[in-house]
Amino acid sequence: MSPKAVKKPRDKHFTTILLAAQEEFATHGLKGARMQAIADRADLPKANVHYYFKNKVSLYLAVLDNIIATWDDFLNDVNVDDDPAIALDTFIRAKVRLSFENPTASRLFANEILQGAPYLSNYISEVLRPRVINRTKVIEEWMNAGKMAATDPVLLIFMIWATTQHYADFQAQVLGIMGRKEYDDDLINQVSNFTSQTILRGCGLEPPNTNARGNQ
Amino acid sequence: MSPKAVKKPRDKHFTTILLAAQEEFATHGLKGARMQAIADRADLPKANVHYYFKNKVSLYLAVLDNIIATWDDFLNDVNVDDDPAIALDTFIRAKVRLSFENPTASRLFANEILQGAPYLSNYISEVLRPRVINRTKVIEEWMNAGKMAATDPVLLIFMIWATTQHYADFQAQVLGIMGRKEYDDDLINQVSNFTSQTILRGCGLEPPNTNARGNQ
DNA sequence: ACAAAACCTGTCTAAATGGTCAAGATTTGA
DNA sequence: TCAAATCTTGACCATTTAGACAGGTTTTGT
Repeated sequence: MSPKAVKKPRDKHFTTILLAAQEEFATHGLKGARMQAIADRADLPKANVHYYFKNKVSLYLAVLDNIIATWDDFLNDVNVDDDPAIALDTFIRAKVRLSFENPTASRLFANEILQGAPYLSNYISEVLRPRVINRTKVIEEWMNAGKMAATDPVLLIFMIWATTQHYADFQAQVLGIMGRKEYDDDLINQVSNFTSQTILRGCGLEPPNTNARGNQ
Repeated sequence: MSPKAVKKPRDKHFTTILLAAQEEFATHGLKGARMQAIADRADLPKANVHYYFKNKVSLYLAVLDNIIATWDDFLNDVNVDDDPAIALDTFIRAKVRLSFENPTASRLFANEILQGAPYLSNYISEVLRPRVINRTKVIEEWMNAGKMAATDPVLLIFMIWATTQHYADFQAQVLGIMGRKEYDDDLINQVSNFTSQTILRGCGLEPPNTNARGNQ
């Protein structure tokens, strides 16, 4: 994967195109995306895009690769000895921040899943599934140790994903309903606090820092 | 809106096309959808699709109209005298059921919002926003009456939307991670129970029926 | 029964779109 | 310095795609 990236790091255009493609694919999906539109976003002639990427699908795959490589799951280095309230709170806040600050990646991913994950079904079952199962065990150990109420750990993870990514994927709706023009830091904190508090309480946990401002 | 639907209710093809278009638009978005693919799904010649709908955009709008007309918001006829736990529980269960049983509509909507809601921005600000504000007031009255803990009602509604629609929009991911082939009734109940319980507890409410099987 | 209206569809067209190519510009290494 | 390698791009092509249309069939009202 990542066709030419290996060869020469000197080509800045490679990254530019990848970024432009990410935006175009995020808003229009694979079929809806136009190579010309990607070229326009990158401010390059279309033929130049084709010099770096053989065709639309390979560019799409390169973008997916690039996004996935960026995602190390924040919940990953958590173990039984950690405090579940702090671990989940940290995870939720990181996810909310990501949604607000880098919504395109989330949207592209959403678009791909929406279409039935034709190019990610393997990644989901081979990478994501084992990882979730793994995290599930930690949560179960927390529950067995009486550190939190008994619930379904998988559905809990889905809930965290759903609520946090919602602010990236449905930004247009959130802004429209709130009567706002754009996101700001206040909203990040408000959403972080609400989401963390509600979900933690929902699991019988006491939220760590109830007050405002949650960096990290 | 709904170009020819007014004239004659006799044309069953109209509905067939609408349904076929809904599926195609739900998976590929407006730009990604192909008129030929819609015709194929409807098992009709493409020219026949064009007989009923002037062009792609008008068909897309008709589909959106059709979906929106179907959605009466379940939380709509709820007032201060109702028990918030029962009202929210009922709402959540209805939403989960809708996600499992009619995912296409949810996906089409998601696709439109993902693209920045170009054809729904007006609906969001003129219809959805007032409705949310209206429901917000009821929730606030519940909080003032000490019937539930104080939280942000708008974010609460977002959370319910996000968690329930997740099972429609991200079906491919949910199935992949759970290692399943398809949804079944057990999962509907499991998700309904988990979602209702977690969110209600998150708002300081006691979930009404904790045990399994929650129809309606 | 029959004309008008509504409906159906094979065929066609103009535009959009993904992708190629060859010729030129620039960079690189020796 | 200069040739090979890499990069850039305008022009071009083949295919796909949205949509038009004319001539046919069926339905409808009287």
